[in-house]
Amino acid sequence: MRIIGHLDMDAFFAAIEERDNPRLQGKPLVVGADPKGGKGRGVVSTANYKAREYGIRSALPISTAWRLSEAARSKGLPPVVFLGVDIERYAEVSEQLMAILRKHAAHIEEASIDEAYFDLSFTGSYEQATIVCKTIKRKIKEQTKLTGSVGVGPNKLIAKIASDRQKPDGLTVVLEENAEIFLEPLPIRTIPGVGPKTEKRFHEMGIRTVKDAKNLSQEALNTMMGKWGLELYEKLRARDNSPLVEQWEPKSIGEQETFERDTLDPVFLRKRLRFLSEEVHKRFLRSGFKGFRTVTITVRFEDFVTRTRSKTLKVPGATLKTLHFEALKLFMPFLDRREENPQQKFIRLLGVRIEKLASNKQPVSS
DNA sequence: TCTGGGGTCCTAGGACCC
DNA sequence: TCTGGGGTCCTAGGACCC
Repeated sequence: MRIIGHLDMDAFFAAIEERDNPRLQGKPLVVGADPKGGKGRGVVSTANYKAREYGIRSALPISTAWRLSEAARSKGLPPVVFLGVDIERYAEVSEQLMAILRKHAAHIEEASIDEAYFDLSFTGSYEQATIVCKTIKRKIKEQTKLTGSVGVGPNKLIAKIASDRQKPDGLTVVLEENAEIFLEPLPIRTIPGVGPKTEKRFHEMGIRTVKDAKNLSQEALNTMMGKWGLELYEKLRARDNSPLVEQWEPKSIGEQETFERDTLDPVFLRKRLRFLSEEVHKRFLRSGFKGFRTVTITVRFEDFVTRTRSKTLKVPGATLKTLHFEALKLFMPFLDRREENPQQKFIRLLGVRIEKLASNKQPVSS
């Protein structure tokens, strides 16, 4: 019998900040981009539960969060405290969490900085698995002073959805024989992989819940969304045999930057492209990979239209010179009125990414 | 409201080869 | 003169996740 657990930490970034700074306790808190008095361009990474009462959520524009905070303040409520993201500190806490999981489960998959799947099949029963999960939650609380929510089910899909049912500090166990019924009343969007676009298409068809979607045949789902439709057909029925992925290698390394103001200043843009190339190259060197074959640049215009251009080299490259040269060649036509940007739209974001990473020592061009 | 930054995976057309 | 099918690679874009 397969039994899988999923740990999802509660308001992770915000919870760490609150833990480490007693003055923040009880206050609405947002970790994310600098709001700059309402003019900031980023988004909210994490809002604590108090800030969520103001309508602030992950991925909300930070300017909107600022506005919501101001609105609350005008009603006499405490204003939101805004903090920047300190990803290195959170990564340290993440390592502590993963270490705890590793002690109590046979295999674990680190799904993100604050999420992990763990295999509890060895316990032999849901009763025993539940006991292990309670132990894990207790150890996490003791050792990190943080809480997480745990889901348990017959596969990754059910465990993940279950972990989100009771938050914060929840434990939701879904037995294999109950899994299909458990999913049926849930909104279609609950299924991982169904995002805003797919949700909208379903809504237009009058489909809102998993149960509604089960009326669609394999054929219909396949026609609607290709290969993914067939996977979805299985997921709607609580079936998922995807394995835990314990080890994986990155497939690409990239950096991108949204500017404070949109620009077409060629000197500035070339400087930022150079900077991004350098940052990507530093990470490439640290990664241990020996070469890269594809260089991709991303250009986002003021109207949010986003273009990518890429070049795959015959022979892997490895130097900053190669990376920067290829990136610049791809970018130049965007500065030229006649080519990629005839209307001379201002540029909002620039990105550089390398792919087709080579780990062995193949011939490398300089 | 005005939309980050790090990624992954899939699709589709065209080039090219057999 | 008009005509295949399959496979792989490259490129660009799109949807999605945390």
